[in-house]
Amino acid sequence: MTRIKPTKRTTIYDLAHLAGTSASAVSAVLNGNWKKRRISSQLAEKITRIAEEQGYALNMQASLLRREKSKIIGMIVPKYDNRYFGSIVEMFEAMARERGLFPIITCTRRDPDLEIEAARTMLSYQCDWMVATGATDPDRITEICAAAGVGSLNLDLPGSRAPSVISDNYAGARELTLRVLKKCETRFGGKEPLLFVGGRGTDHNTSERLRGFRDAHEAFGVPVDEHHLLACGYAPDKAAGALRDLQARGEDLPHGLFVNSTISLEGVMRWMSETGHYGDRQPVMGCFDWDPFVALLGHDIEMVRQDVPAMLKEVFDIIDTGTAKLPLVEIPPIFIG
Amino acid sequence: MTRIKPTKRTTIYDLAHLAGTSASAVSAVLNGNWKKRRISSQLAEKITRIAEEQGYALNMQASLLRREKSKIIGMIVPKYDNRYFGSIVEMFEAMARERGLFPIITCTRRDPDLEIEAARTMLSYQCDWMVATGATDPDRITEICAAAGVGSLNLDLPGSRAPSVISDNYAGARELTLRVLKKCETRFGGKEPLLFVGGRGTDHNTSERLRGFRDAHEAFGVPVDEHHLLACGYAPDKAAGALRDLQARGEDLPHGLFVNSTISLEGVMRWMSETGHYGDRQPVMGCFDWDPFVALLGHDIEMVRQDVPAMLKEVFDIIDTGTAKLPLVEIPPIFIG
DNA sequence: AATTCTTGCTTCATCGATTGAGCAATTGCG
DNA sequence: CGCAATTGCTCAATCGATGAAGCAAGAATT
Repeated sequence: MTRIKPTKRTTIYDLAHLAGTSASAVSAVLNGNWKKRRISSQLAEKITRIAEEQGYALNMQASLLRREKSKIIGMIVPKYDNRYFGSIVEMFEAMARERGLFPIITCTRRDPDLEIEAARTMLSYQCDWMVATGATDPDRITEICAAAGVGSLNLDLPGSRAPSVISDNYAGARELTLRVLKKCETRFGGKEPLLFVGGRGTDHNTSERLRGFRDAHEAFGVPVDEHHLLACGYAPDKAAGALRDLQARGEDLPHGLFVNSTISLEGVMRWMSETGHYGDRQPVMGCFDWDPFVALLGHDIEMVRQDVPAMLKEVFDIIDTGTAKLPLVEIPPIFIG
Repeated sequence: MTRIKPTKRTTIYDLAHLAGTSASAVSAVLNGNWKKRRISSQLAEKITRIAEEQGYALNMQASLLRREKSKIIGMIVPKYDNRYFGSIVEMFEAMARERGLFPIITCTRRDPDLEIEAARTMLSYQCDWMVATGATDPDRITEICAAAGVGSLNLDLPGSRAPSVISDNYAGARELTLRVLKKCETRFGGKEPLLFVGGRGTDHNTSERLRGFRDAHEAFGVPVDEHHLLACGYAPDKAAGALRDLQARGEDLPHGLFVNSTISLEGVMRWMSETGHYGDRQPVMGCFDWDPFVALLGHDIEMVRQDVPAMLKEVFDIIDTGTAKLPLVEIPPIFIG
């Protein structure tokens, strides 16, 4: 049960009081034209320090002025280059608008600094709520929002300080792995461990999927090959590079692949077509993510489609009621193929 | 040479003056709680009428108050379900941020009413610039923006009242058509016209691509089959439906297809795999758009990738300088395959 | 006829940041 | 020493929308 406490935002007057100076001096210092207005750097430093201590954020719209709620809802999203985030954003916008909220979305390209900067910018626009999607450091964002009295939520990747809505990565990956293992056995005869490609070892989703991957192997009665767990990042180039390295080390490539996202799959497919490694005998693949064209590839690819409508329903349930029943909601993904 | 004139926005005081009443009455009427504040419907109607005449837009942030420039730049985009618009949005955001602008993006799902509503909302947030991407009625948006003294720009689909940056649809489609025609001749022997699927006959891009399609056929010395021009809309279902209808009418399907977007291609591919129509003998296809997985499909697909970086460079050149050298900039797309 | 209630407005203070005007204290100059 | 120039601030008005408080005129009630 998480409740959002409406704390009062720090103002230039508060800061002026704390610094024993005037609001205009604070203003001049904080918006950077203190030199032009001939404020001493002593005072400037003092004000800057106090502002930082207080977690001050510039109130961009003195207007939303007299409206206690801005009805602005911010979302941070890593990329627009895949169907998963695309549908999250599109549906998020529609659901926000349905509720009379104004969605502001920022694409942070998996850049941690940009995530923080974007969060601060949105707060200075007085957003009432913040949804951090696939954030690299969700807790940092939660912290910044909490300091401004703004509720926040994590989507896709969980945090520990705000309610989180994510896919059931463990169960999804376990089932996907099992399916690919079985298909592999049928196709090629004999039990053989899969290759895991893509994602970051440090992120929750990848580690949960790896856990499901391992448990599926154990249930299937075949040991995981530790050299074949390539959590090399999501980008196509990284996935292709990891495979290239593996090949350069003279490792045998297995007949079955677990690919951690369509983005990584893009790299895997490119590598395959460039090196012609698998030749005509395509590997059996499982992809933790969905794309309509991947479904049509002439390859054997099982897909797990994350249930975006169900995830966003949970997100807006929390926002609508202002409370989260559970700190972490895990939504079962959908199997395709 | 288009120059943006900074007109003063109409306020509730202007309206109060015009209506011979007070600003608070105007405010009450315009934000809908005039019944609660017991304003006569006579006055309410008068004020409403005058507000409409004056093209009044609510100033959502009285704050951006005292700053003549909000540094907010709005973008309207139809969908997030393909790489083209995805990369437009991602790059637009990055380029805006580079310039110290705050991008606000709204996805209007090709809904004309939502486009207008989104434009109005962005104006009430005091945006300085508006980019209408793939808008169904760009001129309407230009008009609304002009009334508020805000500069606007069209991207992807052109308008007649604001500078437009689009792909060279005619040249791209002509070349793509020629390539597919030739490939078809090589593959199947004999000259044969192609089938055109997807897009809306009413939009500029589709009609220009159709023009290129026709001219390519003429240059190739083969007549276009008028029953095989299916500008049925972009959505996958519409493309699939158009093919189903064609088949139901007992028409022969040609060996070559011109597909007007990856979105339509999704429907074409689905229809092909569901009906198994072409069987093993896949048609030769050309797609006016690009997707990494389409490139990997086991099919013969030529693609035309629209040059997003070049298009956005033009867009920001206009925004940076405040002037457009030409009313219409056509960017040559890139051939792949 | 006196009082209360209702109707239909207007007045005014307010939200938080910005900036022109103003002023005391110090320094410079003849 | 006296006056001007400079330095380093503070004061206070302002942007546009909102809504509580207030007020005059008429209707209803006693």
